[in-house]
Amino acid sequence: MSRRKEFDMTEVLDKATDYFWQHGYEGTSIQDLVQHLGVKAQSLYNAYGGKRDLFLASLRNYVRQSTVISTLEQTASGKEAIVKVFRDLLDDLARSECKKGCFMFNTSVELAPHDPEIAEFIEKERTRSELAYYQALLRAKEQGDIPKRHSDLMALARYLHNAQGGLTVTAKTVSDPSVLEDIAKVTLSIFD
Amino acid sequence: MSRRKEFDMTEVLDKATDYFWQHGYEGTSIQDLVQHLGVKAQSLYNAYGGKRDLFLASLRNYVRQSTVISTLEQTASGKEAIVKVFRDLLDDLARSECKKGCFMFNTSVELAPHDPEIAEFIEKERTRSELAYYQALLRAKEQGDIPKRHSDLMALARYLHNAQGGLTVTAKTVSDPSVLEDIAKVTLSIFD
DNA sequence: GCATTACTTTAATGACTATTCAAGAAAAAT
DNA sequence: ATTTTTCTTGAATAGTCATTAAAGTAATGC
Repeated sequence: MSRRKEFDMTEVLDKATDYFWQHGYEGTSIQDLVQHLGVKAQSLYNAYGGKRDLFLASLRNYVRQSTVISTLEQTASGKEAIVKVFRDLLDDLARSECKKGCFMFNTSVELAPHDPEIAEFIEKERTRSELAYYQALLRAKEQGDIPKRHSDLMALARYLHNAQGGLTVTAKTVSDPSVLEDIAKVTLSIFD
Repeated sequence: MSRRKEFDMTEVLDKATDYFWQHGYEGTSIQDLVQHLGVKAQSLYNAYGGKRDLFLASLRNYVRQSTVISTLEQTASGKEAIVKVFRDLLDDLARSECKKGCFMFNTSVELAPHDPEIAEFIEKERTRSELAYYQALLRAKEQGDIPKRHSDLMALARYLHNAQGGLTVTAKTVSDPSVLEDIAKVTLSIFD
């Protein structure tokens, strides 16, 4: 039929995801992307539409690669699943020098209030995540790891998701890592 | 000496604070400010320096007007102080149609990772807030409202601040208000 | 080999950005 | 009343923004 692309679409999307994640939507210009992805502007427009389309594709790419839900689903012990999610999160936040936080929560702050489509996407992902927490909590209850004072597992799930998101935001300005450890410790004290 | 200003500096600063709070730094142009504050660009530059200076002044203006710390300090019962902070927060989030969240957390996400000066300012404010929580928790402990399983009050303070910030972010995409109520309820179950 | 088709490259577009220049206007000090 | 100082006004500047137009290039199907 015709000429083939000279660049790998998925590789470029990964790079775009990373750049948007780190700099946000307004903080990223097409020229920035051209420089960091090594692809000319016109190629981006041919391949993805416009800046907003590429951003949405990046968001979807991000959630597709996220490991929170799979971790919650795959670990047999419900309590251990949740503990592992928070432990992994703390490790990520400590390791990454560049305070990227969570792409989803970043976008909640930057775009959701003025972009209903993005707000809806984020809300859907949140409920998906809350459901995964809920099912891990169900398992934990069966396994005897939920104290009696907690009867509403869905509320617990929402609470865990909220704490997780808060951590990624708080991490952006925290210099002493023990702050994040304290938060995680108390958050998980629902199991005590 | 000379001519006097035709506009009220504090009134203009309040409007600027509100606009930056709602739209963020990059989402606010000088032209936007000129239109919404009713002050010409040159007057802004004369009075505040540049856009960044005005933004910093707005941030400081915001924390000066925040009621969280004073609520924590003024309520006699430590537990009731903390409960009231969260109740007020839920009321605010439910009332405000325009999902502004918390200016401080918004700025954490948008600017802190690439602006050390702003990151430092936010971190200072966070520790100030955590200290206020801590002192309320101290009172609560004396008043017998802290269960024995919680020994580290500073960790609890950090946890409460984190949950508070998370709520303001989560609120941006939440359509069902019971989500926020659930989160607050479980967050405050540390007292149960 | 040749036409077709899609990709790449370069340059241009027009709108918007923060900031400043220069001139006019008003209030206070003398 | 005049000078001085600061404010206001309107226009200009230089740069960046997302997007597209146009021309060149390479691979495929025939």
